[in-house]
Amino acid sequence: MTPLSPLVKSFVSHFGEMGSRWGINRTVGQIYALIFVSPAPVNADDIAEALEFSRSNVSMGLKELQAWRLVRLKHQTGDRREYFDAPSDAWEIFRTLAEERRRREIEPTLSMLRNALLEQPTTEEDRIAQERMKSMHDLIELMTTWFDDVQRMDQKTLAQLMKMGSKVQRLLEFTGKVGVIKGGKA
Amino acid sequence: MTPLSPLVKSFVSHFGEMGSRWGINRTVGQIYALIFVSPAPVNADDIAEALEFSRSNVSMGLKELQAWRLVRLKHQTGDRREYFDAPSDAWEIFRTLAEERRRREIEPTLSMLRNALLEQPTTEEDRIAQERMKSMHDLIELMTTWFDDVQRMDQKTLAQLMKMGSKVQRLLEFTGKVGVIKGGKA
DNA sequence: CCCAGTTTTCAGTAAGTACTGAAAATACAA
DNA sequence: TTGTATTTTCAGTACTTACTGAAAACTGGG
Repeated sequence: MTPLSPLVKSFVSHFGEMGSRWGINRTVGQIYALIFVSPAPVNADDIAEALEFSRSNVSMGLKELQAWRLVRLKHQTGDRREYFDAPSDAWEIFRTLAEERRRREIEPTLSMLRNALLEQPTTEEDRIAQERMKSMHDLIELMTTWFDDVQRMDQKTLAQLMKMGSKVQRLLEFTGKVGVIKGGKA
Repeated sequence: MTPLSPLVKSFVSHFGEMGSRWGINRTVGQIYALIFVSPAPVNADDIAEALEFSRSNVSMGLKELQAWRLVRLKHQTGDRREYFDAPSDAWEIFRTLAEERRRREIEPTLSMLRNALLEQPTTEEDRIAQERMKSMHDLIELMTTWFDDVQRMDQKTLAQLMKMGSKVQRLLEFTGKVGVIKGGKA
């Protein structure tokens, strides 16, 4: 692999920094960024060379990226090494990230909150604490349910909706008057 | 401050764990959780005692929470110590978090991407890299613009919209036919 | 089966972050 | 202003996480 161009270098190092602000570490962020901008699938040695990481560090990084389902394993015919690439569609990446974070962070939080809400509060303090946990629980649940719904929409509609932004409000007001679509959940 | 009830304890320690998966450290997560569920504003000594952290650690944690605008500084009349509380409205918290992450992570990323896109690519590799950066840039921009818009909507409309979920799609189709609302941006 | 190429694991170490106690700074009452 | 209560800072240390090289474990061809 030829040395990284300045363009790619700055992208890669930015993602390294960003990675460390999220749960993902710097190395993993850089590896991902490199795979993302590479025109063709790359193997572990390419990555180790380009980023000057040890081979084993790359191996661990790739393992983590696979656990996040952010990279795909490919095989080139006639080459035993493993090659990796990433979806180049940003929407798909976003969806994957959202799903994984949900599974790892949101669901455990919801389940902790649900447990907490089952307890009978014995003090006024606990009653108030539960009240706040309830509102947090409800918001998280509303948002995830909505996200599930929206994720099922086709991309075109989604883009249309997003571009519309707050003008949806007018649409809703109109709907309320005319009564086109009624009721809550499907 | 009385020792923490089991209910509060489990909430607090869960947020400690979660905090460390985000950029925020365990201590800061726990401090925030404690403030969030406390019925009245608490001071640094209360926190240090309840969580068994050193006073200086609490001081640093509070400083960080203030930098994130997640806690509010209050003064009790006749007491020189500083007391902190947190908004109990989960929406407000979410909005604050989103704004801060945006300022700290999204905006720098967008600006890095914009810079990268100004370069004239000299190789085919760079051309492709830029193409991918462009799609990432566009998605981030679409989402943040949308989020700005939505944030301006009143909470009732927002809740209505979210509960409606994917049924908005039908609404959009209908609108398309009837032609109620046209055009892109406001 | 064995061998060469490749990936993974893991103990040891390096690097980075968090935490503490003591000292300094600040804030206010008298 | 001085004294006291309170908060902040910071150097040192403890703890955690990341990274490496070497060895082990795979993998597929012959």
